[in-house]
Amino acid sequence: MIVSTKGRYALRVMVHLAQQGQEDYVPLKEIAENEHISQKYLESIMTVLSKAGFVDALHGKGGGYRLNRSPDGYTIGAILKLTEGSLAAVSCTSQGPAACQRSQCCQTKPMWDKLDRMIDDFFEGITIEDLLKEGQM
Amino acid sequence: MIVSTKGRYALRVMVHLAQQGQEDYVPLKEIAENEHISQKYLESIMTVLSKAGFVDALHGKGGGYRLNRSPDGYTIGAILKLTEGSLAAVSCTSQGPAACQRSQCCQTKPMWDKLDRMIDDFFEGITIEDLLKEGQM
DNA sequence: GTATTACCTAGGAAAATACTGGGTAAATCC
DNA sequence: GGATTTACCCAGTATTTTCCTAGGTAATAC
Repeated sequence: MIVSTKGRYALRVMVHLAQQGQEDYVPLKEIAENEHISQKYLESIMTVLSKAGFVDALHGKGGGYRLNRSPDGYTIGAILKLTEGSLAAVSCTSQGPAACQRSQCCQTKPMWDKLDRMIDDFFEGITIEDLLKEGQM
Repeated sequence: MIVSTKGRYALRVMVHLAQQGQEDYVPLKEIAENEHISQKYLESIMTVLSKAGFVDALHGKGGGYRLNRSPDGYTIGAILKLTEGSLAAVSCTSQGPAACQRSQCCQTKPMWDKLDRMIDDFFEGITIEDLLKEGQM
């Protein structure tokens, strides 16, 4: 499994916000209910998105979250890297150096590196906008 | 993480066996030592490979494991699917039906499906033989 | 100042992963 | 045929990751 619920929830939230337009703030409670995501769990995800400047947040009544760019300004890769930490398919490649110093492992390593590049290209080539257009993939 | 140690160990073992030639049996103990893999853990992996007919196994002195096809007869995909169970990047797509019935999830689902196909094509397009040729990827 | 929202810290349950222990069965060697 | 060497089997456990919860504080609107 390369993408956990955390990253998938984040994507669904971003799609949800995109559908609500860029004007109004949507409270977390509403997102959680519509998307059937645990409210408390979603809190931690939204805070990350907010701190990273992916969404605007506003306290108090009438507050909530909203996108601060147009949907094509968000790549799936950026959102997943933020929420998942890394998209590495394998621990060999995720930590840069440390992970693998065995020569034998290095016989498979070029493959993992290539896979990582492929996955990265894939996610960087898709935006939230693309997900809005149904049946487009 | 899409591939756990189990799958990676399996690949390294297959590469190792490929390098030893197709004649002699290599005892598990030797593989484990050379690859720095826990002997006991490797046992469970080898049993799976053996039961699936990927390797020949022979008991007793002079026994061990060996490949029963030439290295280009094994795709990475086949080995990983066997040992990992599935290569699905996301739980939405791993179980066929059950996993996702929400309509919102389906806005992202085409992307996951496409990713799965891409990853499958990637691994099915590489064989153990390819890994033997250094710096080939 | 009260209601409504986001934000913060800490922890905990459940599942998956990685590994261990202690045997039994088959093959070989003497 | 007994000792040795190997694969095979079953069960359990430690570790890590994932997913979620509890209980608060801070900001904004009315």
